Amino acid sequence: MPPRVKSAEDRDKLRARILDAARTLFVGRGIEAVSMREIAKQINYSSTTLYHHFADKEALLQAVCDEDFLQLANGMREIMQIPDLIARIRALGNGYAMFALQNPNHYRLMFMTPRTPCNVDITRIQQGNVEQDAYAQLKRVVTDAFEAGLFRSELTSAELIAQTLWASIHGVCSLEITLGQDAWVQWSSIQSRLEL
Amino acid sequence: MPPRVKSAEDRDKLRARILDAARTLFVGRGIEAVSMREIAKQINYSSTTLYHHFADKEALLQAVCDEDFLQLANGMREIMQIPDLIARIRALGNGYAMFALQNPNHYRLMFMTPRTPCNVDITRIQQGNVEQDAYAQLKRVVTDAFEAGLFRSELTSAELIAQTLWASIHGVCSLEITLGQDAWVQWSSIQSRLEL
DNA sequence: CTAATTTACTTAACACTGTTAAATTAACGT
DNA sequence: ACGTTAATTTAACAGTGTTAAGTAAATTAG
Repeated sequence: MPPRVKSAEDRDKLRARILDAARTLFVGRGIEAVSMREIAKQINYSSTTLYHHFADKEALLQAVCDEDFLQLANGMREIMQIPDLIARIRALGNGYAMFALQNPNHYRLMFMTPRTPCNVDITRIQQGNVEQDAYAQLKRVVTDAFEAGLFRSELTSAELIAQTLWASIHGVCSLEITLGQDAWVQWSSIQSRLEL
Repeated sequence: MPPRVKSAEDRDKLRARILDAARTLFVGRGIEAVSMREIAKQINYSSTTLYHHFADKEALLQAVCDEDFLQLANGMREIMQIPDLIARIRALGNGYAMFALQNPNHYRLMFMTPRTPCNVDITRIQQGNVEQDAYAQLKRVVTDAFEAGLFRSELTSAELIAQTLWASIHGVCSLEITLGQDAWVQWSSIQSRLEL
């Protein structure tokens, strides 16, 4: 009855299958509405097997998010090719918003769900640049633009500018995600006009 | 063994006790970590009793949130007394942020937790101005200021300005709530410098 | 080539969850 | 006193995350 696997990197293959099934279900129906048993059933394994690859549901979720952070960072890296500084910043914001609004459930997992106490290092095995990568890139461009004197003179800290930019776009996206359908409609391209 | 109650508005008193217990627990430990049985135990009733006052856990949560929306709106209403238009707007933003950061779990329930499919009318019995009240007030001031020509000329819609303002502050607050402890520290009074 | 160990997995179970059906028990109108 | 109604409870269902204990195959050891 039990389908035997084995071999060195077959483990990783199974691990990846679990991750994929988990992501699909999480994103499709929200993290709390998906059970471990359900994830397991989807790949024809017993729920206990999941626990041989991930400590618990939270760890599984964290692993899923890590992959997504990486994907977001990769998208940003492409945009970083754009030569003009402020065009690059705009494109970053736009790309970020696209990612958020096209994968709202991913986004919710990544930026709107408070993890266990504080989310850092403990469970996330990736190095210090996983989620920062996306942010670090923004910070780099903003710093460049700041040193080139492209911002209004009363803005005095590049870090603060970057954080404010991020917060603004995050505000638009997350509000759209939580309160999307209401007595509202506009704002699609509003981010373009946020600052500057 | 079972403590009998009866009388006309004793019901409402019990209902309020349930709501209070629920809010305290929800805010203290997050909505998913609190069980109906636990809420019931805290006021010495059986869990089943809760279901005679609220359809289900979601409805209870919704009722709790409704009260909070009202409280937020009340705070805003006081601020609306300030005579100077842009001072009033700034104060609104500040008050809103204070509310968010001092009651982060309340705020999460209110503005960062997606309700059942779409959140409107179905469960929320309050009239059309409960949550809007706070927003409607912001919109009113912004419209006044807009008509007084106090905004930069390229901004063409009061509604859009109001939404952008809200989104900006929400962005700062919600990011702070989800990613508060990290490689970050500044920004306390940054909202003051957001727009204008 | 059998015997022991390790590995991959499963079944069974624990303590819990939201929720509902079926009592129980008291007060009220007759 | 009697039945009705309302408030509350106990018991149960189906499901959850998680763990302990088992099972069977592959690998290693003798």
